[in-house]
Amino acid sequence: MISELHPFELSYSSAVKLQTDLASSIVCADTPVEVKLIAGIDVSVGRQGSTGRSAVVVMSYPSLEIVAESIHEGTATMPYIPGLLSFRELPLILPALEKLDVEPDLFMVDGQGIAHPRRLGIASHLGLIVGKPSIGCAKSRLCGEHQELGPDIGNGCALTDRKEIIGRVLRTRAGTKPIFVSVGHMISLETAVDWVLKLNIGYRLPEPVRQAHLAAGRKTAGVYGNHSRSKILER
DNA sequence: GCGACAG
DNA sequence: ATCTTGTCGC
Repeated sequence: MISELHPFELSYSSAVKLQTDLASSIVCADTPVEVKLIAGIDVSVGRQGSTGRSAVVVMSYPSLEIVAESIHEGTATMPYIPGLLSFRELPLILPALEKLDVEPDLFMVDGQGIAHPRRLGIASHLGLIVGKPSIGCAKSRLCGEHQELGPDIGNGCALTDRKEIIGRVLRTRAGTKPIFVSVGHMISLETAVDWVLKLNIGYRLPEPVRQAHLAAGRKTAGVYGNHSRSKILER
């Protein structure tokens, strides 16, 4: 699934150059595909050490059942540098994708797609590597400007940068900050937004991404979260 | 030079 | 992102 890649441990200038290079290959239009399996991807990295955990959770559509899950724990080599997130997190994500026993039709990543200074956020970078449609679902803004948006679910407004519409600021839950949806690869912004809304089951993040977020943060494999476990130990 | 800055 | 318990609001 993942063939020859470029290195991820690069200097700031080399990484930036690579991004500009790769960005020219991004396809911002729909690719005819029947979507039956959707992957949500997220990474959590400890503050102290640099040990991190990536999680890929695959859900069926439209039944929205978890059909596969892959976790990978490793060390984050690169530091977090705004604009270079993919160089820090993809090395942790790719091993998890390799272990996956199913082939998702669509990837949703916790981070920006083309709503990025060089139009290559982590969702786009990942889409290029796997050669599949991808969507960026970020919880905050990296670049671009936007107006205020309505209070209801589905309300949104354009995210613009350098006279270009690079994404959509979308309200996915009342009374909560909106999320930033952008094209990752091989999909249109309209379709990306449609998917985010179709996968919204009442939480701020679309379900596959929310599940991946939970899986990446879960300290121990199993059904217990940190809350319920601590309660059990108190007894 | 100053402020902004995904996770 | 992470450090962290209870608590206020849709």
